[in-house]
Amino acid sequence: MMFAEVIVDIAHSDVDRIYDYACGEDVVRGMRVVVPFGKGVTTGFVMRVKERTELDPARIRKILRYEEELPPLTAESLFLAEKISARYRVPMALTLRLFLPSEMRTGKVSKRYETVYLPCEGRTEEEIPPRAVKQRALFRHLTEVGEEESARLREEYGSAVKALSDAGFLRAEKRRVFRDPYRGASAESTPKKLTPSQQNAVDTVKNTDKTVTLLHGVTGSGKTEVYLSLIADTLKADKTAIFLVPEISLTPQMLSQLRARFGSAVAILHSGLSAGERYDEWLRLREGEAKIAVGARSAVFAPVERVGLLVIDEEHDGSYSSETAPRYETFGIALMRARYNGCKLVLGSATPSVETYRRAVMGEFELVKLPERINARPMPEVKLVDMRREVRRGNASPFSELLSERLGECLKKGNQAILFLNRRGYAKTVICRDCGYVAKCTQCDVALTYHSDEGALKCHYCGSNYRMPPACPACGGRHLGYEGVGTQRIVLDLKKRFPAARILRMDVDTTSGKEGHYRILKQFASHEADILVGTQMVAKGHDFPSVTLVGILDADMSLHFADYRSGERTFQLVTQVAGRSGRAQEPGEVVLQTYDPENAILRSAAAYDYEGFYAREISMREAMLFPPFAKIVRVMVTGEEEGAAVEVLRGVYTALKELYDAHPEEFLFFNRMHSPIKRIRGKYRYQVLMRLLGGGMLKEIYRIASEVRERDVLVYVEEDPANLS
DNA sequence: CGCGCGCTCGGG
DNA sequence: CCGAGCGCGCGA
Repeated sequence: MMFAEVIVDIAHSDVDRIYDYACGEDVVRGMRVVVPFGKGVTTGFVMRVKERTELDPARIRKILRYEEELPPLTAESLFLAEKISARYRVPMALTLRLFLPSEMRTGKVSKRYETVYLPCEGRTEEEIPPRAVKQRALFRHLTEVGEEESARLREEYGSAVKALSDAGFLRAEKRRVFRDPYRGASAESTPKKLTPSQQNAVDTVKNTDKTVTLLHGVTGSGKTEVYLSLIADTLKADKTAIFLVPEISLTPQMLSQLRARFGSAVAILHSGLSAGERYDEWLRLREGEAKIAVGARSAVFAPVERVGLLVIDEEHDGSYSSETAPRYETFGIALMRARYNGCKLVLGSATPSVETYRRAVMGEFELVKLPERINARPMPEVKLVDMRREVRRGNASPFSELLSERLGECLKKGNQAILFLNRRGYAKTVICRDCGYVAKCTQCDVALTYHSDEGALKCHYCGSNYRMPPACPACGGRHLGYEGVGTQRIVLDLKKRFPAARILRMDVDTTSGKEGHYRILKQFASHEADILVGTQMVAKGHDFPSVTLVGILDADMSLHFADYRSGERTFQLVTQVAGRSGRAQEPGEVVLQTYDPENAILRSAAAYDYEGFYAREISMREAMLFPPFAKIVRVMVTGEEEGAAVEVLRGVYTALKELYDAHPEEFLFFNRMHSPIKRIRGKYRYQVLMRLLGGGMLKEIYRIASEVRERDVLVYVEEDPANLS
């Protein structure tokens, strides 16, 4: 008799512990099992199998059965899950679910089988009546190919299949089949010859003694080819690879490129697949039939063993941090896996996050650059336009004279243009249209946000309130604005200016779900429109060969967004949007409109000077004690009922305050407030905001947050949150 | 005095 | 999470 340590699949801290069950030799670690639990049955996961138990034998019950022969959780999955649960203080059941395809738990999808026919041993074609031409042909065909799927045979030979099988010449067999998410067969592709810098990047990753390498390559420098080459070598060494990309980059083109290069060794883990496809792709990885896991952030939990390489492309992308519990960082998980497997982790980006770049220059990560673009194509020229001057000249439209002129030329030549509107979320920042002054917090050096309900300006970092000034404090001008210009207005204006132009609009209003977003990009790519107007979404993804002009209408809007990362994000955004221009033969051009043309971030973005941007940014962060020199932690309390949420907040605050009072030297900042957006989807949001000098208090903060157990009120911890709304 | 609901506890 | 057990409050 053996005993299994089981975690029941109930995501609740009350039952988040090991339960011992009796089992047979057939039960192994990592299995999903069905166990009696209380008055009823539930599924659970076998964490460990042991010979004896401390428990009173009378209390022990038996595992009823296991769900699948091959344990869905690998040794590595269990190891990682335990670490993640401890780190983020979430129930094991919740963490373990990350490692399984959701279809497995919901049980909505089953394995798919098909029937194949093969010729029976010892029978010959001569035994078949010569008149039955079809049957003879069928038998001959099957003797040649060995076996074939029944539907295909029936298409070709019709009733002969059944006849021959009834006569005992053929036998049917059931075969597992994997649903194939890429129906279109893709052409074979041979690896391109690497450029010297690409080869250097490959060699550096392989030869460095550091686990992590940051691949810093300008847009169009061929980072992908470096990844593919490294993946190919990993496969050659009989190991597996995990290739992570931002959600938005999982385009059909991207996938068929991988398919062409690596064939069925690639498996995609992607929310866009059907449930069956997703389940099968996961299973192909688990069974070792596929060796490369490609996907967005959740693919970091791919069930592959003997991992030889992990890649995180566009490392800086915001989609790599999870928004639901456990709020893991993809990089952190990837690093754990790299260490566990003793393999390399490659981070790639044209605009690395400041945190990552710092770790690279400090020597913690290897740093390798791809300084030039493939074929030495020049980067598009970026022209900064001073919008204050336009206003002074009486041009109140969102288009500068230069942009109008270039748009006209672009359209005349039959090329395409993208107009990028930097309006983000609902944040309204006060900006003076005369001098470019932006209202900032005196304590924090971040822009204030206008709250229309209270008619006041607020700092999202410390909660200070300011009155809305009647005139610009810097120049006395009266053109203070706090509304971003919407895409609709831009489109209307464009139609007036260029009546013949075909215009596409892409923002949250026009794109319902991922599909709408694809549809618009596809339309634009096939030149069904001349101008694409949009927000964030137009910045990434597709290649548009005939785009020769990119206009950035209001670069300032994200620059002054109330967030310590707004500068970093602006640099990334401008670089990315600029990269959309001039991808083919014709050189591209970028017109960047701003009310702050002297701004150092915009200037370095226009000059493609990442190092210059980084140097300034990192010294600002150090001076202001923002990450990576400090840690911003937010404990969120949300609930539908305001009173209950406030009550819980009070408890959390008191406990945290005690911690603060006991270790004031660990805190740079400590405050309680309601969140900038007080209610989202009917839930009231309250928070305790902290800035920590080190990570010493984190454990305690997580403990305090996890100890609150109030029904209908959710409490969670966010570290360096991507946005503070 | 009896039952009903709400809270607490245990599940192996 | 879910059911069992128990305590207290109210009603006939």
